[in-house]
Amino acid sequence: MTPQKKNSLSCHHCPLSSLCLPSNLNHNETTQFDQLIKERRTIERNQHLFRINEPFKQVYIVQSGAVKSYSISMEGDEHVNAFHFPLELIGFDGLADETHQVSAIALEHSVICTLPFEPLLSFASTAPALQRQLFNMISQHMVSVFSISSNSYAETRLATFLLDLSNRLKKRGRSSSDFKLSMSREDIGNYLGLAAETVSRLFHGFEKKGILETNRRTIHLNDFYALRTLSSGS
Amino acid sequence: MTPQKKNSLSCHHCPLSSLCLPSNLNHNETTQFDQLIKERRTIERNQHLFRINEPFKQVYIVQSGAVKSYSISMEGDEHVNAFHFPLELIGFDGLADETHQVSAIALEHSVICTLPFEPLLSFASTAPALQRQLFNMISQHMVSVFSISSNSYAETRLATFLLDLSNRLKKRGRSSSDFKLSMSREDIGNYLGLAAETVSRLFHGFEKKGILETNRRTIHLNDFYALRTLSSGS
DNA sequence: CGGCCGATTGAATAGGGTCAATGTTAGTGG
DNA sequence: CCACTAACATTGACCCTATTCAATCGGCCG
Repeated sequence: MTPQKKNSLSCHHCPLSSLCLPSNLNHNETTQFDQLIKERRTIERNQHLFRINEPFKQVYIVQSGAVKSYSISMEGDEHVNAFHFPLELIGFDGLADETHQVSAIALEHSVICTLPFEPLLSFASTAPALQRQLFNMISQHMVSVFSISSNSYAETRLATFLLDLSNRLKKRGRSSSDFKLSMSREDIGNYLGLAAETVSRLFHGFEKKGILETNRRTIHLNDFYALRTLSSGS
Repeated sequence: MTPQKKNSLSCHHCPLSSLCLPSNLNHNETTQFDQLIKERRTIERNQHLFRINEPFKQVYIVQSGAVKSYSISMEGDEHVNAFHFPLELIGFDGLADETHQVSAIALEHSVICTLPFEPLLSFASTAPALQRQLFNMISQHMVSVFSISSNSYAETRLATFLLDLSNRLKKRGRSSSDFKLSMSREDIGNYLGLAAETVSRLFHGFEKKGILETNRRTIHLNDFYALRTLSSGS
């Protein structure tokens, strides 16, 4: 076991591997894939995984924790592009012109698998299942991007956001109704194109309607039906 | 020359091929790639390329013309996801679960190259330059998605939109300052998250400031500096 | 030439933003 | 272990931007 891997799991032992990039690889291929992984490192809250303008060399997969990716406008204000949870691929933004277009920062203590990109592509050429899975994950991401921005009302956006979060966590074997928000109201608002105060007021409103209960970062979803109704009420 | 290709150009003769998927392929590979193309068909305004929920089998590249992709919410209203111009890849939305997540419709008479997906992937495995280019194009697309939604003011959004359009057309050898909008005000507004009336008013406002001239679908951009200033004023 | 769809323009309204004050809590250090 | 503090969250009041509804205009197509 190499030193940098001592704190984490090889793909063979990772409970999430069946849903991850190597999901459709056989045992041998998975071993090969595992050897592609340069490191599995832990990063703490507020530490960067990479920063905008840095050269693009590798992609990352969240094994545990949560990461936010954001860009900075010319006026210097931040725009949150995405939140990333376990199984999700980060860093593809840098591919197009070899330079990262966004920064990625940990929202909490996280474990991140690092995949050098060139070797990954080479290996993907020899393992169709991996190539396919790569495209799948990217496609999935693309589709999800649209779901939020298409909603016009603040209520609708927050409901969509909460359902999306809930689904993603559920898919990863976590509770779909009770979870801890790893990001601030500010981050949520920024991501949804709303003021943090609006997010706060919306949580309050949802709570009054009995749709959910929340206390700071903890949240419990009561009424999925109501959330879905709100979410679809574009 | 097969019948369905008689109206259009093979990659070898296509003036855009140096910027297209096969850009980094050698002559032989390009020939192989060209044979992957199932058809190059013309579609007319308001004809669909594919519809939401149809099985995903192939991807498309616009050779000429313009295409809009959109989804329909549960309430039945349309949301415009993207406009596609020559060189742009359409259809990846369907990859994740084998079914198209959006519909694609021609905004004007267009020529579309059709690439069956499985053969494309197989070929990509043997031609690293193509595999790479595929990822590049997807990555590029992903990055561009964020630029609009991050702008909060209507003025900013429209300015960003116009500059994006201008850049994309320029890259394809067309004028960056004079062009014909292939989409309605309604479509623009929908795409930007604005009412059509707001788009109309904004055009009027820009015109009064001397930034551009417009008459219905034709547009002339005068003052790129002003547009860039507006665009960055998030 | 007429009809119809898209574009424009105006007036009133509402949804969400901004600014400012106040609560609350996790984390720090003594 | 407890008190302190800074960062985050909440709440209120006011304002502004963009929406909605409605009317009119203009061109393109048949």
